[in-house]
Amino acid sequence: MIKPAAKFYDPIRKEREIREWWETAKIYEKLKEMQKGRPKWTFLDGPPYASGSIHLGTAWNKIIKDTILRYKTMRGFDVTRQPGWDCHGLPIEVKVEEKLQVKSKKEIEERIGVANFIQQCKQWAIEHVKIMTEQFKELGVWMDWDSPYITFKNEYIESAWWTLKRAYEKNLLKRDLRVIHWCPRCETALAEHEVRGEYYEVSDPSLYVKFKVRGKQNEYLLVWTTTPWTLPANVAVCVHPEFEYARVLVNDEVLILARALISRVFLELGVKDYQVVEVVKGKELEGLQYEHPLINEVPAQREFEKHHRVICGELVTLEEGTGCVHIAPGHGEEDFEIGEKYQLPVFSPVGPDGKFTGEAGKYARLYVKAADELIIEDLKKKGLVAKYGKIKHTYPHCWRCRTPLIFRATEQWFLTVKELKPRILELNSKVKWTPGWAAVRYVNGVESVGDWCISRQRYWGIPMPVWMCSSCGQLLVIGSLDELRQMARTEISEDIDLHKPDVDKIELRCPCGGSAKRIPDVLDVWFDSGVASWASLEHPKRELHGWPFDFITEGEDQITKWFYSQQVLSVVAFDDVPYKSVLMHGFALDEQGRKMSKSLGNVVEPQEVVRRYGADVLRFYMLSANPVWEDLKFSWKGVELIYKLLNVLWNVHVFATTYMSLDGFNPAQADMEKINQGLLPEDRWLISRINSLVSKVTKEMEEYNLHLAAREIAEFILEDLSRRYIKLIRGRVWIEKEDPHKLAAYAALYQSMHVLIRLLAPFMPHVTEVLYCELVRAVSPNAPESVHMLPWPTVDQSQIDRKLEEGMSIVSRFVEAAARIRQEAGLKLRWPVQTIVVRTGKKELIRELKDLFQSQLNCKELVILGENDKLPRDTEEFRKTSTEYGEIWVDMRMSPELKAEALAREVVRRMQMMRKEMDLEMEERVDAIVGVENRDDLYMLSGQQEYIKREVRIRNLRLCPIEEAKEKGYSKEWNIDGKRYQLALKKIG
RNA sequence: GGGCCCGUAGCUUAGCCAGGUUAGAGCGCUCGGCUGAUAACCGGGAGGUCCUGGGUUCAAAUCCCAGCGGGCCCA
Repeated sequence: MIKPAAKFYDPIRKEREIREWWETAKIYEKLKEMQKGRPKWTFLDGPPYASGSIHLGTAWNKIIKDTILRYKTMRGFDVTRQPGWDCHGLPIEVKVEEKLQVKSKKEIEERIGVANFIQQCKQWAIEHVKIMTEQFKELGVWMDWDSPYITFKNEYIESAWWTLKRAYEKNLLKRDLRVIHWCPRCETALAEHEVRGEYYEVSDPSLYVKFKVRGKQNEYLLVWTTTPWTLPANVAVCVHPEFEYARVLVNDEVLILARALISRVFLELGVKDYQVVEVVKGKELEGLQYEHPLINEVPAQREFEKHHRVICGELVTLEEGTGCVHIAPGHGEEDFEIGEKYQLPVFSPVGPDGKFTGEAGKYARLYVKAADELIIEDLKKKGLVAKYGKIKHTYPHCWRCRTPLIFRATEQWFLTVKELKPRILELNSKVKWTPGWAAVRYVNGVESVGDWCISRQRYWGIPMPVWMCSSCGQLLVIGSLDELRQMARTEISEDIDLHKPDVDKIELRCPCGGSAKRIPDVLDVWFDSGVASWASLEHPKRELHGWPFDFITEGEDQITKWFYSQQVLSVVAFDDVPYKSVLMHGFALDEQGRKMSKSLGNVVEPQEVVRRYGADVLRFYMLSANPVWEDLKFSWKGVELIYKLLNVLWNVHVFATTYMSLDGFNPAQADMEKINQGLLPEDRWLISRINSLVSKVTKEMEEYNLHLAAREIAEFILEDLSRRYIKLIRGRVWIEKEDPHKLAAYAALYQSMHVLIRLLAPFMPHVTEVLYCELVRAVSPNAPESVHMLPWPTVDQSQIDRKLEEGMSIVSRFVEAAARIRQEAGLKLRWPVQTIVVRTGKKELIRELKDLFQSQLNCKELVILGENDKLPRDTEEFRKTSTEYGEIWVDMRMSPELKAEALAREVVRRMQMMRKEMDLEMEERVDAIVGVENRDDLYMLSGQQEYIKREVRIRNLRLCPIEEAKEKGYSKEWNIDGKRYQLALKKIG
């Protein structure tokens, strides 16, 4: 049986109860069981980094996923829901270093021990995966939390090894000397995608240095740099071959710089008097030799003296500097590239720790940034500094420890992506991107990308499965643990952990008879996540079922990160793409559209929202606020609005269950024939609306327009159900008898609610479960246990009546217009009026709605005219207004009969308030006295006694002058239109 | 510097792709009303350089170009 619902909904408590019930009753497990045998729909979870706690963006990400997965499940698919965790890499290493108070790699190796360090990292990851899992569960996210894929497991590592071996076999793995970003604190190389978005504003030196031209008395190349510490590694100066360069006489010196930059540079240098002596093309300067400004301090430079000259390159711009660019191939990407062209030496006298090596002469052992001042001093002493100041500019930083990065020339391992590019782009056409322009961004990203540096000189990562023979130099790339066992010189224990330092101890047998040692590097973590689509399936050990995946969705920053790394490695491993469709989502920003950051103090924790309003509200808010692919500007007001929506939904539920239980309505045993006969136009309208809603919501879900689907549902709840339908049937359900129309209203309401909770279930999984339990399970114990086991509702086209829907809109428009007239005239809606006339071109559409139209207008007579019909006579005292559907006239005259009815309504309304205050049961009867001050009013009310008794559920009613209304039960004096009334109610028995 | 997206009332936004009513809502403000599901709700009012400037057109929030501001990505 349906029971009256709790008066108020407590989302926090209820949601917890529901989640506990899901666990104890094993609802999720049962659902998975039910799915077996259905068509597969495979989803791959982008593994969040096991950083410790989820933020709003992570929450949004999982909410989007969960909603789509729930929807697809209801659509009848066997959906895969394995979550993933990205566990390797620097962020965790940095956290563990903090915990152990480690400052350098040396300390890890000597004081802590690599084995211990790795163990701590693993422990850290395990703990934080656990914490984050709980946080995701609190959002109502259903995934296989007990069997996630985790990047540090042996099986996962083996998949990565296998992939790297494929790259090697395809000749895509190269070892090369290159200049790359290097973190001097973490002492490791960084890939270009790790530097993306990590440019921050810093203050650096702005130094103008004079490079003395060899063989000239007083001629100098004017060079600008923000990194004086790279000057010891300078080997050339570059000019643009096509730009014009000027020899400018300043005091007794001749300076060479780009002609276009003269005024800007001299303003900076504070030079006012100068004379342009000569103008030449950059090309003509090529080969001009100079004296290295630090030749004495850095004796190693003597070896490169023949290179100390002007070279030409397109990299020179007129945006900044002097047009003469100092080139240090060991410390700049572009410098390195042009250095290759001119066969310049790659001089990089800087160690992994960011300190100068012995090759840097005088500066040896100094940290590079710390050497800046000393270098400038030395230059000043020689009179080579034209100007030294500071400049604010953006400079790349380490994405974990925020140390400014340096460029360093080192030997690293690369995947030669450049060669794969055409194929990557070609295969990308198989992927369906939502929105379409995300694909444009992807293609742009791939086109501009270089080779992928995959080696890292760290500890907590997948060890590169590359061994090198110390005798013949042969590389042995291992693709699995079994292979490793076969090749190893010694026995490998059963429970080996495929991390450093254990794998480093294993030596392999080279075919030459020699012994091979592993190269010490680990893999870039983006390699880890890049193999997720098959590593999560433990391929190649197991078969690839459901690959490529049907669907993935992640934030826009992943376009050149996870989407990119996956597609690259998938082309390497399978010459295919790993998924069929991608939905890109935006970023969670603050209300002003700024990034949430601790320093701005504008961070909103998802837990905070959940604690205040519940997970359903957070979910619905995030899904309805905007399209998934746009950035979400988080607004507390927006959240509160959804909380109100939830409240209205609950109130509808309270209304439904209250009356249905009063009348013992049982939808499972209802007489359908009787119900169909009792259906009124508004009932058919509601059923038409809910079917239209199913159709619209389904269409939007299929296109990932989650926001439009959510908004349609919200509008139905607020407009159609709460504002309109319940208002219309209120009178019907108040009737105290078996009434076919009442039954029909229950049936229509029940049917709509049943459909509504299914549409809403993917968005608000908790409250819909409560509604389902109290509304459906209460009467049909054999129905599926959980709302999430139900199929998605289907549209019954035969129940959609567009003309009826339009007719109702017209009626509403006119009712609103009438209310406007009444308000202007001071006629309360509670007071009936005699006649209302409506003239419209849509007469046909509202003909069958006349009864409900009239009752909403609260008039005795309703005249509906066609467009060309004439107005009846006697409408001089009517007031008129217009709507988009036609005009409406309201009779302003109040007859004594109407006044009596109006008065009766005023009395009834006050007595209803008193009933409420007395906390009476809804159907409970009372005795009542109405004491009236005014004789005329007393007379008028005497004709309304039956109406009053019916509406207030009165057994005995006594009307009398106010002085005779002796206190009886609950009594209260009222003022109605300036006259005193004494109203008294008394409980019976 | 380049690519992509966003910019509409104090706030959150619909409309823009396929140009054509008086730019439509909600929140907030304000005045009035309704209420035995409602902690709700309804009606009136105030509040808009549709980011700016050009262009196309009979007609531009909508299409095109340039710029400004914000976001993401790249350099």
